[in-house]
Amino acid sequence: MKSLQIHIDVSPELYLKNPDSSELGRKIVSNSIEMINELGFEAFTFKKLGQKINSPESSVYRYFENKHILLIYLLSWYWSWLDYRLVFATANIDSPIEKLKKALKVLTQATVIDQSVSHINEVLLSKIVVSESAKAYHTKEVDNENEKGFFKAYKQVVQRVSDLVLAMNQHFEFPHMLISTVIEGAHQQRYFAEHLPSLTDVKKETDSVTEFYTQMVFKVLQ
Amino acid sequence: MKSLQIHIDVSPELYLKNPDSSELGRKIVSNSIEMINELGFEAFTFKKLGQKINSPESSVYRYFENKHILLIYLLSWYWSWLDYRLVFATANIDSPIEKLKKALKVLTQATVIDQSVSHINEVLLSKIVVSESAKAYHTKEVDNENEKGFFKAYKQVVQRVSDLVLAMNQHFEFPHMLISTVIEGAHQQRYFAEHLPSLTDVKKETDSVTEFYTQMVFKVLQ
DNA sequence: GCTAATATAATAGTATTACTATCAATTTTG
DNA sequence: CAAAATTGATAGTAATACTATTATATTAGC
Repeated sequence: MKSLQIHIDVSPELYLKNPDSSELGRKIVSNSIEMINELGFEAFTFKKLGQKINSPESSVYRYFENKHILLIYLLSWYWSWLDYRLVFATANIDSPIEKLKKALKVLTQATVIDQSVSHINEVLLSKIVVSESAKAYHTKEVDNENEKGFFKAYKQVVQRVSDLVLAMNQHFEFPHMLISTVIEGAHQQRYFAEHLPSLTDVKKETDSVTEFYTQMVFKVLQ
Repeated sequence: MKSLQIHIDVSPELYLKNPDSSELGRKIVSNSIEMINELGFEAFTFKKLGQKINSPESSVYRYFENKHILLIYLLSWYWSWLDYRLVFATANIDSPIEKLKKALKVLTQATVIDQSVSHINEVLLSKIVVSESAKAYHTKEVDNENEKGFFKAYKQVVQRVSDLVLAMNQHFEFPHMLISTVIEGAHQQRYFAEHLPSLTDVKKETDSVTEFYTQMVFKVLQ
């Protein structure tokens, strides 16, 4: 039995040469995920990455314009992957309530299982999403980059789940606000639980994050 | 009639020399607020700041270890100021519901009025809080810096409002989670409204942010 | 009003970062 | 097998994030 091979595409605006098209490209992507986790985005450089993969930094520059755009590439990959998981998780479910519940689970649960779709370590990538996402769009170039479609994948996820919200309650005025609050909130709470615990009430070994946000959404939609 | 002169203190761990103690220190703080707004935190440097205020960058370094700590100083100032406003806004109100409502208003409303407490432009500072906050704690040094008390002021605000939540509903399990979700969410939504509008439903000229989060909190606490 | 202490200015210097450029060696493809 | 494309090796540049040093002001105590 062959396992289902899904393939995640990222907008071509985000790379100079598709990293998925060569061994070097895939090494750049997978090793950058590891390095950003180890060093944090600030201390991560193309030079250090080059040393790790035994390639000159100039080779890395042939794939990505700079590390900022590489970060957006990684985040886009993540959101496309999540979007795929959302479609899959909500397929063949009729009840809008159940559909939304499933979707919220996908959005708010920690990524633990490494069902590794490819050369990408989704668990490590999820940690990058939690710790570094905000840096991708809190820049002076957001508007520009937004026009170029850099944040399409993320917006699509928000749109998909907002539609589920509207399917449950057509008259609800703030579906995007609700869902972006949930997504960002869930990440935030996991980060706080680890580093600034007095800002949250997450208990270890329970899934209070999913519990809290699921309750929240359904109470708001009542 | 003399206007009430309040004074905001920031933890001494955040500066080498108190910028409030000299003309140069105050110039550093007020001009850094302007510059971070103009250039964004990434492009802001002590050298450029020095040029703006006609002082060498080495003089700036005598006040702040680096620009990262200066950012945390500014954010701490903001949260202490907000904490003061919270106390003021909720004073002499008996009803826990009304107290919480007022607090949520202070937390979620845009800072428009420049009731300038000192040399600090609170409107510009609020914009920094919205755009740059996440960069202050999404670093590899969070745990270290948290131990040193760098985030005390923010935690105090969350604690204060969480207590109001508990005053309304003693049995609610997630007060900190709820309030940190509201604070971060409100900032996020204002940022999205300006730069990534498809992630929100904020309508210009209305205060949907305050409306949404106030409704959310009260529904969750029902 | 003078001296000593302190703060600031002026200037220089260093390692690292974030690139860009060039050319040779290797691999791929038609 | 030749041409094209990709990668490696190496060098170089401007800017950043500091640190250090010494001279000049300013202030504070006596």
